[in-house]
Amino acid sequence: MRMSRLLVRTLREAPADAEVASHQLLVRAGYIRRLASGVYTFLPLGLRVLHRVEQVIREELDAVGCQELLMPALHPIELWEQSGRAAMFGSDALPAMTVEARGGTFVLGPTHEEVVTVTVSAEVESYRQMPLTVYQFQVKFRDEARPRFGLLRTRELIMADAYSFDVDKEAMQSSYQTVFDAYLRIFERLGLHVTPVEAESGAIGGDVNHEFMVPSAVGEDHFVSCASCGYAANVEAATRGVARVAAGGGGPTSAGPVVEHHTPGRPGITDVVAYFADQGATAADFLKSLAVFDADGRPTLVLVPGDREARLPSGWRLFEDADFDSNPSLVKGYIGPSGQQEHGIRVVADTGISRPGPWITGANRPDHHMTGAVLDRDFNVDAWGSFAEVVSGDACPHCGGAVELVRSVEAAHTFQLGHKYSEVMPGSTFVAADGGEATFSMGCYGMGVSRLLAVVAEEHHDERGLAWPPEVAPYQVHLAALGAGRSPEVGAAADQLYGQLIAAGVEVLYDDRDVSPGVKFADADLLGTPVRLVIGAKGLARGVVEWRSRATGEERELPMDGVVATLAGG
RNA sequence: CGGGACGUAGCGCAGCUUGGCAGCGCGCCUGCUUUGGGAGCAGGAGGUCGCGGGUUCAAAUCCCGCCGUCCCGACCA
Repeated sequence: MRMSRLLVRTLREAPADAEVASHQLLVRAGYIRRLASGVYTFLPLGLRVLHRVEQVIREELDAVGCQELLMPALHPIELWEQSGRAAMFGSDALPAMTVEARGGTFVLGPTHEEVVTVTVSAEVESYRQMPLTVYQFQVKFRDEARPRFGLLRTRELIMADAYSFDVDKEAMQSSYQTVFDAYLRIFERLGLHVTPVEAESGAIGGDVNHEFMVPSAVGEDHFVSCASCGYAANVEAATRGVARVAAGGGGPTSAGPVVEHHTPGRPGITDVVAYFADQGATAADFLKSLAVFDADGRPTLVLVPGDREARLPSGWRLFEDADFDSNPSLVKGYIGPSGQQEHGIRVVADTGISRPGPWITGANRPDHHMTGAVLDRDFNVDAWGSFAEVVSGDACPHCGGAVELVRSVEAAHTFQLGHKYSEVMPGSTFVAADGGEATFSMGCYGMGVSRLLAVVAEEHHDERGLAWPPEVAPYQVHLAALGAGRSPEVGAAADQLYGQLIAAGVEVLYDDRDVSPGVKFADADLLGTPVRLVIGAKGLARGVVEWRSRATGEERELPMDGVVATLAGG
């Protein structure tokens, strides 16, 4: 491609709305342009990178027997009503957009489990046709509450999504592992350091699932990582290695009686800690009590150590003001666990509070707290679990080593769905080996392709611009002719070399513009093509071309007649 | 959806406090000179000052409403 003809405009300054490096550089280098908040056009250079990323994914999925197809972006809303997920629209769990059209109401597809389930079940009738894994590259729509960071969080995104269909759970797990391994190879080829972590399944559902995390300073997620045993989990799903103290064991036996204290106007933990500070109390001596509804909608009290943030399981939600009115035993701001079971409130607790105490906690009376509360004497716990947020330095739940918190971007998410969709979508059955009817065991696998552009750019750039790994670069070679306007020899040599490289199958971007050398160098650095070739009058007189690596800065001179062989071979 | 900031030429910004010719840098066009790390000189084009209303002789500037954009939070591939 001749740069004089390429639809690209480089910017010396980034737009004010670009915050992170990948966003600034992709815009400055002319790869993308914003159309609306969270909605971007891919200009020719950006589209080439997108296609390169897709090709890597395509090759690795095809290599393990997956088949590409393309499903509609527009879904009849009836499909979503059948799966029950239409009820999640408008909620935070599954922000979706709908379109009223002549044919009825359609959903701008946020994900494709419903469509793929009815599509495949219409074609597959026998266990003999499985295992089967299909995938597509398709635009997904999310009614994103807050688009940000350029391509990292958008309202319209390009995703590679795969779906496996198997005869039973064991076969599904095998298919899952196959795609999982292919994903690892994809990230390897993209030059990304990825860590698969245990995760929450969210709106997609299912049992086992993993997120593929790329550590990054601009990440919006954190995962917990144990260096000694390899345990890795999203903080949303991570647990702490805190053993429950056996009943009656450890702790003070000299605990005194429970004493109530008048603590007006101190509903928050920090306020109360300050009140009791003169008695030597710290936040760790408090029970933090949260009134919630569990996933089944039962009123529940969650207890965590006062120095910890609570982390609720998915599907649980905090009380709102009206909920306190209907549960008078829980006094907002002064909640305590004592006697709650008598009022039909279930009490669950983080293992971090399993020592007897004494504890300081709310007295279930307005403006009152109590000291000296002892576990199993003054309050009871119905179930133990991990309800506190994990922080760096906590014990690993598997080996007890210290875990570390890593900031990261979620690049992909894989799920073992089992029967979640096949048992609710009509007709999703096949004839099993025994002649009976059976339900598909499914898996689904999503990778944000447009997001990956940003992730790769985040990991591969410097202060001068982008530096693409060869696997995803829009062009392999950036050929710059210096001073061709005043030296016909340079122009002719560059034209000839350009033609030879194309003939040899090398993807080359040829800067044939009549601009100063400084501009050409600066643009070459900004665009980030892996190899830069420079032809100038000085080198040409000696029969050499300058070769330079964008990533390493390494430079050498190549004899003019050996350039094509060197680049085509490498 | 809560909190904050911003909106003036393609991009970056000044002007607003104290109402009075719409500006600067980069980019773009023409010509000449220049040419190894974002050249120089000369000339030129380009604006619904986000939108609507109000105050005023007069509004980019003051007031009200709306829209948009970004940041923090909540939520998510």
